[in-house]
Order: sequence, then C-alpha cells, then structure tokens
Amino acid sequence: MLQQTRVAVVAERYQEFLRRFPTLVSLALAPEQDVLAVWSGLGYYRRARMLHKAAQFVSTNLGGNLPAKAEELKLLPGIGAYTAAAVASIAHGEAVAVVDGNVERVLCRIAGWEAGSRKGGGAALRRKIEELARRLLDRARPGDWNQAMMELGATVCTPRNPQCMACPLMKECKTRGEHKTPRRAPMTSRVVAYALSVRTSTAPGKRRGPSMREVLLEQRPAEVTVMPGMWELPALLHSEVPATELRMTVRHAIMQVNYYARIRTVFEDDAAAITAAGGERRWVSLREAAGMALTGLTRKVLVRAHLVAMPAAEAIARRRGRAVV
DNA sequence: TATCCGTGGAT
DNA sequence: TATCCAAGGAT
Repeated sequence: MLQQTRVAVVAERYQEFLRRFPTLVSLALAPEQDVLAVWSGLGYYRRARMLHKAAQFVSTNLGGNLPAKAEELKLLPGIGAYTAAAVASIAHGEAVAVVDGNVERVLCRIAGWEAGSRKGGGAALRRKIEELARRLLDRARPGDWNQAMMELGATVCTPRNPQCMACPLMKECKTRGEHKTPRRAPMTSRVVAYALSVRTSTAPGKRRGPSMREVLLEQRPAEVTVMPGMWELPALLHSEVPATELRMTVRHAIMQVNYYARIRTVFEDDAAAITAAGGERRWVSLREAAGMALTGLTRKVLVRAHLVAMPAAEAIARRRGRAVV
C-alpha cells in the first residue's frame, strides 16, 4: 500500500485490509474482486492484484511462509528492490539499504548530484545512489537506519522548502537543500459525464417485501489499461448535461489530468439509451455496491449523494480529525 | 528505458 | 483554484 501512497492515507486503510484478510491464506483464497473492493479508492490497483498473486504463490509454493531474504522477496509479484529491502531490513534485520523517493532525494542533495534533469544517464545515477546508500547504511541497525533516512526526507529534506536549519546533516550536505527536479508535464483538464441512475425495486417473490434502492453500475472491461474490472457509474457519451439533471460536479484528478465529472440524474428508462457501450452493466443494491470494487470517482459520488455510507475507516478518521498511525 | 498506473493531502 | 507528488513496479 505504501508504494507511491502517503503514510497517512495508508494508515486509514491498512487496518481495514487486515480485518478483511487477517492471514496470508485468507488473502490467497479470496476472489480478486473482493481484494479490489477493499482496495477501492487507494489507486494503483495492479498493486492489489499482484499482492493477491503473491499471496497465492507463497501459499501454494512456499508452504505459506513469506521469504525473509531481500533477494527472495524480490521474486514475488509486486515486490521490487525497494519493498524487498524495506521488509528484509525492518522485519528481519538484514543489512540491505532502502532507496525510495525520499532517500534518493536526500542522497542527491548530500552528494550534490542532480537528479534526472537530463534524459538518459538515469541508470548510472541510480547505481551511484544505491552505492552511496549501501556505504552509509548502519549495518548494526539497518531497519532503523532505513526508516530514519526515509523519515528525514519526508519531514526535513522535503522536495520543496527543506528545513535545512533543522537537519542533522547540514554540515555534511553539499547543496544545503538546493536541488533541481525535472520539469513535469503540465496538468490538463477534461470534462466528462456519468449517469447516476437509481431505482427502487421490491424483492421478488414477496407480496409486500421490503423495497430496496438499486444503482446502475458498469464494469470496466478487462482489456482496458486503466482500472480494468473495476465498477463505475455508466459513462455518458456527451459531457453536456441539462441544468435540471445535473446532480453534482466532482473534480477527480488522475495522474496529470483533472477530470471535471458531471453527474447526471438519469431515469431508469433512459439509462440504456444514453449510456455508452462498455462492459457488463448491472443493477446493484446500494448495500452491495458499497462492498464492490468501485473506482475512486464512483465511490466519491455515491458517498456524496448519500447513497452509500462513508467507508468505516474514513468515518473514523474524520471523527478523530486526523489519521492515526 | 521511458511510460504508465489512481488518488488525495499539502501548499 | 491549480499544482505537486507520495515508503514503486511492471512492461
């Protein structure tokens, strides 16, 4: 979860994930859609799929025992150099150096190297960074050292406005926090529209059964590159939405694109006519929808429309006012 | 090797 | 409001 995702965000979702999948075997045996559902809103869903596959591999081929060595951990799907080193050093005390985005920035500033401003040469610089990380590593307490390096980058040697006056390495640092980072592509904006179609249905076979509300959802095809297999509100072909049918507008940033999503109230009868062709489309009870692999945008809309309750972890965090590790 | 994959919090 | 970018990995 911590791959490219902030600690504060993960802290909310981590406990929920462990409650749902308390053991490696329970994760391995779960349907992929259930894993994605618990991951819903965290993004980078490939991480969830690979974690699932890793659990299955360990369960099937390694007798359920997760490797302890970094070199063996690296063989599992979704575990690269960073995660392997982090687990091996922190959990098992192996003397391997962690290089994450924070460490890379810290070391480049200390050594006076310029990171990635030129295309190419990235691999050579990367090797120098890893070599320096290995050389500096406290081999007696590798886990603590690695966490300290990452924490230094996260709290003091920050990308912008580094707190050099509070830095224990100020005297050793070549750059005192000056550090050119490569220019990023500018953000773009896109206006899109989705159908929010809700109907009330009665349980079949019951004369006066309890009615329940259902929402129309669509599953993204398995072939798409973005969020395959996830469920979302049906996309509309046209972004123009009459004011009377505009339920809400949601901004949803994905990578470098700001999506301004217009949510259109759609009556049941019209839904089929105006939705774009996609994957499977299903009427789903609100209760069921809350536990499905929804995209972040869809989850956000359903919560804001008071159709599904806020996920428990979010509600708790909001009550406390802050995420708690 | 450059690119792609999601999201939300900080600034 | 707009921009940046995070405890990366696979392809």
